[in-house]
Amino acid sequence: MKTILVVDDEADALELISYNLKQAGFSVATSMDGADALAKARSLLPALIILDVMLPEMDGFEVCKTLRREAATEAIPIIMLTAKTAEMDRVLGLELGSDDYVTKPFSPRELVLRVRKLLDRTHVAAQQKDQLRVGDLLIDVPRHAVTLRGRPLDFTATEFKLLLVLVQRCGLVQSRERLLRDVWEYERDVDTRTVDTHVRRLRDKLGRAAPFLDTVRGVGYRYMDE
Amino acid sequence: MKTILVVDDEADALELISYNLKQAGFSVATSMDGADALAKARSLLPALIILDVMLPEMDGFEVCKTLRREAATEAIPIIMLTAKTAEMDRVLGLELGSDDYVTKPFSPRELVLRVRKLLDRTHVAAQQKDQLRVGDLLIDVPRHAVTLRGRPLDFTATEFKLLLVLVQRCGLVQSRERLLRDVWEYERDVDTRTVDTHVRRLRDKLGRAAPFLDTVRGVGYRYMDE
DNA sequence: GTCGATTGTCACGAGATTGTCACAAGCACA
DNA sequence: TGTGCTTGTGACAATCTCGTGACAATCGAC
Repeated sequence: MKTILVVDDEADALELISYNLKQAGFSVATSMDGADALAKARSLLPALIILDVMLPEMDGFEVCKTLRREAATEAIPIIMLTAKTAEMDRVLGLELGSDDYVTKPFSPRELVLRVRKLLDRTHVAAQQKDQLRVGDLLIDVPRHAVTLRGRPLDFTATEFKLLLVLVQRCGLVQSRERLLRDVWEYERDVDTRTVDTHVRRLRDKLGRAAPFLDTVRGVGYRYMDE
Repeated sequence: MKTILVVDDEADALELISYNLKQAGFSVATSMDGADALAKARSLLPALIILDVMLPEMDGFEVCKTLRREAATEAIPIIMLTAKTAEMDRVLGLELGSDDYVTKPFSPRELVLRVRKLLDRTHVAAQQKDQLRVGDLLIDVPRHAVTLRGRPLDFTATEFKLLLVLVQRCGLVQSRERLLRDVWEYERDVDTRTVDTHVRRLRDKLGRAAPFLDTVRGVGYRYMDE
């Protein structure tokens, strides 16, 4: 059974969420402050974490960032709970990398739906196909090979990873920060402009498929399928 | 059942509104002065508050501001009732943060419609959809793409954000201050007239859908869905 | 070690985006 | 009808963003 870690400093919110998750068949662990939440996340390795932004001492943002930096917990989906609309962008944004958010007040039933959806999605992502095809481009993941209309293309390790991430989330705009997280995996601090350089190298090598890799000004990059 | 708190010092207005809300299936609480309204808001935590501007002693503006400052009541949508057009901008303004307004005299049926809309809206806002559709307009947030009758439209980052906010709160008037807060966020001081310019740019690009983005003189802008 | 490939960073410049302004047009109200 | 205030419009300069080429650091094979 999947365990979900719920972190909130308000006892009744904790109660409400736990109750509903248990009703929905999940196993639930709870925590009321950031430091404890971190410890529990590391030891339990839950399938998902629901994390309130407002926490005493170490706030939700901190916890999220920390979890994202550690290999063991990096892939655990996080849903942030936030009261203010103005915080939403920060929550989903760049440096943080939470996977979803819910603004308080929320309906418990809706929260459960979100949890299910997020677990489904990461599950699908986990069972990754060996081969990806987008337009004329074919990526063979285990072979680490890319062909364009049957012609083999040669990519370096980083280039391959970047292309893979872009193609996997084909059509969706990926911010530089997100790409850094997924491709570079937080190797020290890498400049966001580095992404640009690698995109250029990808484009150079992609040749006729280069136009499909487009830049969304002020937002990020995206691989288009048409 | 959802409870709505109605605050007005005129007995017959109170009567009229209550009757119509009850007919529409809501549970109604009433209050005739500011201090009492505050107390009831805090204890009942209603789903929505309808608040007359003119109240003995503590006026509607005060009540609204106070409620917005408290965590428990901060998220409760407020509809302000106001007699004078001149007051409208204050009502929707920054420091106040009411969510909608209705000018007296009003048709009770229209008020009920607004109530429904606002309640729907906050519910919809909570479930953060990936795609928004209003009339012929479709906004796909993760793809950062907008289409009008299937035709793709090209928006810059700021334009996209502005359109998104307007469409998310579709039907509700957004003051320039509110738009500045939600779209421009923390960025230094931006002139309120800047909003006008961006609205114009939106209209230019929206083409056939431009008429839906209307201006409410003295108050702000609004995206209409019909 | 040497050599070449890979990688991250930087500076520069073209071009897009953005905020502001001045003025025209429009509306509300006397 | 005129006055004052609000909004639309076009233009423009400042700023920001991104593509590009160059380069030094690092890595890995030999």
